[in-house]
Amino acid sequence: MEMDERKATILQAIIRNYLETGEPVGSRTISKYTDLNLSSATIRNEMADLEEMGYIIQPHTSAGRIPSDKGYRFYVDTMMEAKDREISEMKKVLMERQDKLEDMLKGVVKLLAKDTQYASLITAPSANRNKLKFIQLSRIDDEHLLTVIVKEGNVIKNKVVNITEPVNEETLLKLNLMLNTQLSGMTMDEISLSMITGLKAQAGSHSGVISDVIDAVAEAISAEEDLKVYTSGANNILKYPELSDNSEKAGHLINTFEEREGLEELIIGGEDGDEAIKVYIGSENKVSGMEDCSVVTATYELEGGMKGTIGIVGPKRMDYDKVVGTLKSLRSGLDDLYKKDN
Amino acid sequence: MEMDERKATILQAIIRNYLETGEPVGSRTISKYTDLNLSSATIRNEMADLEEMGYIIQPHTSAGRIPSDKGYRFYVDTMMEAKDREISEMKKVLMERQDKLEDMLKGVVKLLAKDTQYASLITAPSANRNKLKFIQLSRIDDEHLLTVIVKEGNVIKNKVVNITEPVNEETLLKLNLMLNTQLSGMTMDEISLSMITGLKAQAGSHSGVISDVIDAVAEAISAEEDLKVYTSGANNILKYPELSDNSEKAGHLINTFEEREGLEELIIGGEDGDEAIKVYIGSENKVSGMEDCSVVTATYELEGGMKGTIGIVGPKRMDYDKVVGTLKSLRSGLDDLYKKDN
DNA sequence: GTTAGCACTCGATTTAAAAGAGTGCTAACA
DNA sequence: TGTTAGCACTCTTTTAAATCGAGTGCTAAC
Repeated sequence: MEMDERKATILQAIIRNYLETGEPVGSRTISKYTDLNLSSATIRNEMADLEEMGYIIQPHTSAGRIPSDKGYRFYVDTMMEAKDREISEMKKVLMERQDKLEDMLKGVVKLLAKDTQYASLITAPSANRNKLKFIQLSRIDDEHLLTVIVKEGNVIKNKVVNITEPVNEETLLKLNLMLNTQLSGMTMDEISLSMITGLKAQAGSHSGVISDVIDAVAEAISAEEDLKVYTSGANNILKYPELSDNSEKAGHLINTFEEREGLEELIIGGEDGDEAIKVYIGSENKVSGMEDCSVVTATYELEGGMKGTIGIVGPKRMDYDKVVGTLKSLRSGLDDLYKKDN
Repeated sequence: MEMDERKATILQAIIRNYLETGEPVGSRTISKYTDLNLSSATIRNEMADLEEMGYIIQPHTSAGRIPSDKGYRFYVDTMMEAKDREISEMKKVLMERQDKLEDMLKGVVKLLAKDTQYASLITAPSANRNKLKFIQLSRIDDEHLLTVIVKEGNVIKNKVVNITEPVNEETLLKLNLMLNTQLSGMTMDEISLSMITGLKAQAGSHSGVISDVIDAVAEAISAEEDLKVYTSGANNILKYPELSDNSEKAGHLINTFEEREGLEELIIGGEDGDEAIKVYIGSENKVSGMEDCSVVTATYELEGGMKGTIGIVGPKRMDYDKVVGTLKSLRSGLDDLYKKDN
């Protein structure tokens, strides 16, 4: 048994219909829905075949068919028509030139959730491969130094360092000079631990305080980039009975979104593929508790190779065309905006 | 008709029982539950009185009684036994000396939600009345200056300023000196707009760039303290049928928590009263969508008069004794820790 | 290969009946 | 006068049965 054109048409019709209604779809519906001009009986035969091939499933004897994961996969791979879908308000949000990247991301994810009616998330672009631009130590008071680290793209990190004995301005100047000449312009990856050890040795002539400072700088630099995730629309999960009926699972899902924990796993692996937009259907998804969900992710790229991910989580019965289309145009919108800007 | 001791005992028994079970409670139950040794018939008479007085309600003719808002209020005001309740893991979290306040707050609110099984929130202590400690301008590149503002308690704010023409080091030094001598040590409230205008005038001899810088500093200083709110356990809302049955409302509630918007209103008014812990029952609550909830808030205070708020949102049928007890001990825990530390 | 027709399945809806919990009221009691 | 037993009554919940209806699979005819 193999997939011919007619079977594909019928399968497509079944899926389209199911996406819309959420009800198992029967042969009679398809008979009218398509322009194949076939009787329901014929459709029934084909449907039996499609079920045997694993593309559709019968929830119980006397019900219509619903798509299986395999069916969805086939649809997404070969039949989806993802036309670009601008979100009307999106341009405005992007254009507002939020001085804070954070606000922009929050705005985008909120709009995305509102537009798609699915739970949405976005990660701040990772600056991991960014160059270090500038380090500055300042004296706050006798017990505290302030370390400011500026990276390419003007990403700023602060750290307050507790010191046990006062540091005079001269030492501070020296330290600043040393740190900047040695480290500035380097990528985070290039600053190895050995280099830091070297720096420490070089500063050895100074008081013990200096070691503390360098430790703190090292820590701030090598600190795991805390992959910030912004979410919106977790409550949309309640809108889809297949997800909210089991209130235990629904609670777990919502908690994941509120806590923003474990969402990284949705995103990992976004690098390796060449395809920018990925769809994970049901059990294809590795994150626990999301077996009944589909996840669509897209990576976007800002200037300087900074990459982030946009994601949408919804029921398997998701409007893939719409979601993928939206993500496509959103992705390129983000791209354009910041490329132009720089 | 007035409240006598026996009525109060019965009311207490009704409420206690209803808090536990969530079911309307009948006269027979009370007859056994209390040690009043009264028959159910007598209890029935008293219950009729209590209903007439507005403390309890009959959902329908042949059901038991449930407390009204007024009943809950009476309970909370006069009968609650809020014994201090340490959260076992809390000490550990507090002791871990998170170098980031943010992490500590996140840990606390998460633990609180886990312990109480209600939706929880905590606001970062407001530094509004804090003194300005230190301002520093640094040159990032020809087009950008970095403004770092450190406040008492070592709260740091950054702002990148776009400039149209380069600023040399000398000007920068002057500016830094001027800003620090003029502003350092002042509270945010004391820095009036007129002062800023004065500063601008004083700097008038420099190039136009300086005006930009001062503008930016002014903005950063006077910028609304963005009352950061951390939440946890929004999904707990799904655990209480009286809240989750209406999935529209539940979604709205959960969304409020995820978006962290509008939560401020829960907290406003925390200042005026002298009572540190406040309970808002049902319609006493001003926030829309929370008419069926009770809210308990507590203010805590860190060194330097920085105040924050802890809050819990749950069904009206909330374990007030437990929640208030927990908040009490948590509040004093936060107090102690940071007071000792400084 | 397609289709009409029909018996059959099984969840969903409707309906009816029964059970249960609790009240209010009355009359008796201490 | 306050307390209590008793009983009729109300209304929800539970249970069971009957009916409905969407949809299938199969057969036989076109």
